Amino acid sequence: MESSHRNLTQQVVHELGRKIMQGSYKVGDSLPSEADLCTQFDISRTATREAVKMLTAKGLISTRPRQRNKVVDSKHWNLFDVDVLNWILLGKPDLYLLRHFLQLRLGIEPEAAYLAAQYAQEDELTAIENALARMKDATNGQDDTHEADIEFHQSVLSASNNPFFIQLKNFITTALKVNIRFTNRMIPVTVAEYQAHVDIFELIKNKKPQAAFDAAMITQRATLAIVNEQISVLENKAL
Amino acid sequence: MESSHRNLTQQVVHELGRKIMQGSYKVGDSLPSEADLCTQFDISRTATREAVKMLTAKGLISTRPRQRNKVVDSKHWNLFDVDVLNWILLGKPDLYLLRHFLQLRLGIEPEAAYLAAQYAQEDELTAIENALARMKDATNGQDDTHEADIEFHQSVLSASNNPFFIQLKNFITTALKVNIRFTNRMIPVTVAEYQAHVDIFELIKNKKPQAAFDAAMITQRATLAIVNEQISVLENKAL
DNA sequence: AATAGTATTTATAATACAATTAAAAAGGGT
DNA sequence: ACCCTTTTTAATTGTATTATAAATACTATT
Repeated sequence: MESSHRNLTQQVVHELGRKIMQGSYKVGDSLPSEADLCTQFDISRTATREAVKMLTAKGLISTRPRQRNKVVDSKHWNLFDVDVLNWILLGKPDLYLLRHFLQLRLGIEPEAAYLAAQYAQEDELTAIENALARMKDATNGQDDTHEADIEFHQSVLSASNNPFFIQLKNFITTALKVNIRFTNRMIPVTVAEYQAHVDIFELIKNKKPQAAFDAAMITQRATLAIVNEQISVLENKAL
Repeated sequence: MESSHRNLTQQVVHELGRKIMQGSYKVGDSLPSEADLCTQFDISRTATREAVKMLTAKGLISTRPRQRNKVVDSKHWNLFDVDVLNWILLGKPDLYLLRHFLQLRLGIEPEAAYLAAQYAQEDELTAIENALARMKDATNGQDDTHEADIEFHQSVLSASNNPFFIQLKNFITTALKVNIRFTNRMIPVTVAEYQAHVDIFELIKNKKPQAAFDAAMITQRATLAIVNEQISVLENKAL
């Protein structure tokens, strides 16, 4: 897609990062030697090494003299890095991956709603409300459904006033995009879905942390249950 | 501490990373130019630039020609990176930071217990049990209290069988270490604390997800409540 | 089986030039 | 003189090239 506006190092980082996350280079595999990468990409050793260092910093590879640069075990990958998340998104979606995303969303989002109900400032509430307005428009086809949805969830995280939750906006955004890949309906948000979001907002606004938590939790458990069901159907069919 | 066994680039990364996280270089500040860094650390431009690229990859700085390399807004920092977490730990602890850590633990750990109760394999249960044994020894002063505690929480995350939760082991470990800084009692784990952990383990082992979730949640809300109390005492005193 | 030598690959250094762009200087109209 | 625009300059990062050092897997020798 848009790669030529980035510098050489960045381009190589993205190309190699993508290949690692997609499994073209598997865990334990060696990357081409730096010399080979130079010729493959037709760049200098400097640019190559800088790319290698960036991938090292993101936990994807390890380097030692004489041993080739290797893809390290996935438990070391910085899965919450924005680039890494985008590379995940470039791969083929997978019900198990979707489940993993949903499982963590289940941990994060209800608690974020709880915190938002405790700590949200006026402008942060407004931001959530704006996202809701966009969602409402989307039910009439006047705005982009998914973008509005993403904006809603992001604004709740922001309202938590906790830097760790805020950092997880990348994660949640990616999770929602993976979700879209599956449901991939281009139809507007249903009124019921919209209403569920409104309810959570009202509870946040009225400073009811536990109720906001519960409301978010119930929705998410329901979504996860559907995915679990799909997976077990799939697994039974495989027998 | 142990820096000389690392290569030059790594040393510079850690030195600069530490300074950024501790606020010696503040958000928006410029770092010394690459030329200056070379002379300061007495290293070549190559090593300097590789360090700069690694910090860029971790979301701490941004680079553009002619503009100095700058510390970017903290919302871009990869707070879940193991290095970044360690640099946080090098700073002076702060009740608000402790609260932020606890707030996210509250999101993660009960759900991890839920998942562990659903998906834990035999060996993963054994790992949790081993950690509990170490904690029991610790109550008698025969093992290290904190290490055993950390091992317990890590093993539950591992048992979730979810790569995102597993990746968060770094985060939880750091959170526990920050906690220790505050309570910093060198005394053994109390029997009550030990028992709370045993209870969670039993519920995981007996595959009671919701009960395990609730047990973990109750403990954590109690801990958070104590910190919130300390903070409000502090804030009232400040008036 | 231990040792020493060899070859491969990454680590570091030094230097040069290109590209970007902030800031200074120059110009030109009023 | 002053303000606005344009041009020039200079600082800094981006990229390339070449060379050497260090680490270590592999091979050959004993």
